[in-house]
Amino acid sequence: MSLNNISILLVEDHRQLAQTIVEFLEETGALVDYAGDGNLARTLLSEHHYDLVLLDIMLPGEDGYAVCEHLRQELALDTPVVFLTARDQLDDKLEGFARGGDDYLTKPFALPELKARVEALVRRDRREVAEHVMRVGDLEVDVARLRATRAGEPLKLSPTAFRILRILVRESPRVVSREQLEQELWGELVPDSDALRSHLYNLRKAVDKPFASAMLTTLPGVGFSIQEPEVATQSE
Amino acid sequence: MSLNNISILLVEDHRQLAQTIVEFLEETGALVDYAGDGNLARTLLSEHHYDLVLLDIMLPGEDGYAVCEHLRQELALDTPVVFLTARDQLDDKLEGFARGGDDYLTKPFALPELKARVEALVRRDRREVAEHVMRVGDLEVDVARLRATRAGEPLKLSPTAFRILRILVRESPRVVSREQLEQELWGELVPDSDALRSHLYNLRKAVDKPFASAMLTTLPGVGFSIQEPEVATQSE
DNA sequence: TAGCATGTGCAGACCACGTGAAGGCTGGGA
DNA sequence: TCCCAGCCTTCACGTGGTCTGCACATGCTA
Repeated sequence: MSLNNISILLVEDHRQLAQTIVEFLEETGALVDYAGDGNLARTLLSEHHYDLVLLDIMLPGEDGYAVCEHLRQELALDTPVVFLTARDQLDDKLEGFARGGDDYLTKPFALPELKARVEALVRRDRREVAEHVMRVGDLEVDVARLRATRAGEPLKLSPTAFRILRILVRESPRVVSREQLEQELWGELVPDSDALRSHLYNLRKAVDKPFASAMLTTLPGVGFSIQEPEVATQSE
Repeated sequence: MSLNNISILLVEDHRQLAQTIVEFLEETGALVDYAGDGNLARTLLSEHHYDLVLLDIMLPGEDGYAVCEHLRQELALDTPVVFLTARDQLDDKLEGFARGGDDYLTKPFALPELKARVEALVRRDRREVAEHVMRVGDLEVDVARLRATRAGEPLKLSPTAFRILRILVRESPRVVSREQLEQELWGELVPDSDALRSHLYNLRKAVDKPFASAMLTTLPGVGFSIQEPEVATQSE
């Protein structure tokens, strides 16, 4: 059940197989979107955040390779990509990796193996492999002990504030949209009125207020991010 | 040849196979250490840094699973681990991932596939998956941070202005038509009166006005493009 | 010169955000 | 069992920034 709240995009034109995979992944707690062709996949990828993409190669219209390349180049996303395909020739696999894929799974495959590979990629992407302390600048977040410090000073955070900080640090320096934050914090049960604002306000009071420089920045209409307070390095 | 200077630890008790793999990897530019059993592997892991570990499961003494677990827990290293083994049962694979492995390759395997999988893990570990900074001349657009600079100077852009700039830089030096821009910015909901002109005006104020040369050029009746300020290159 | 495409500038509406406080829930300790 | 302390949520208010729509200027083309 460690795929809880992981959002996955499945791109696969074979309805039957797609249905099977979706049901299996959702049982493990994942949130799965589904696209039957490359165009829909492109649209979804540009409009939503996914933690991982499962990509068939043979699709109506453009193929899976092209979708992956588009993802990497035009959209500039490093979302993990797993190719799922019946093609088992070595050259096909090499092509998949060359186009930016992270893994390549040959049909037919066992669903538990799919799950294991997805988990492996997600935990690596989230840096949850071995080290449980994440750092951004002088900010440290100890996921195991649920403690955070800045410049050595322990921060007093409520549970929710800590979870928000953890997400932001994990994604740093990427910008995280309000929707993505709400999704990960509450899943289906997003509070009516945006409590998120209050939590961010409190988080800011703890993380930024006592210090000289602010790390938590807002991009109005877009989202939030944690970044190293940078230095006015100009010239040289 | 993209494994240049990558340091790899191979743990494998079968001499012949080990030799083959080492030679192959070294040909691609990797620096390979070799251990024939779990104890030596432990020692090497604790004394040297590796970018990646190739791990046989059946070893004299403790098995590969145990080595991997030791690596993750006691040594607290998140070095990518690829299991190489003749065991092809599903449960074996699941065990490999459960113990902290990143990939699992069944013998016999093609050496180029090994190389591709190693490359995929290394580039992900180095976050070289997708480039987040796009450049045209002295103009830089950081898609992840949603920030842009020109000649090192940060540009103050509204969200919409940034989106326009991102599109133009992505397509550069191609010309983007007004219709294409509006389509990508607003989709179905294109504003009545052309707000695009105002946005381009503001974008120009930020990107070109403060600098000597203009990069954002208009082709009347056709569209807009971003190009390097060079140079009296005319002809053809 | 007429007509069109674009550049320039601005003001109002609107939205998202920061801020702060109050009420209700929960869990633990007395 | 009661009480208390956090914590989460909700609401209300003020504000700053953004987008849009418009008006007018400019310049190019036929």
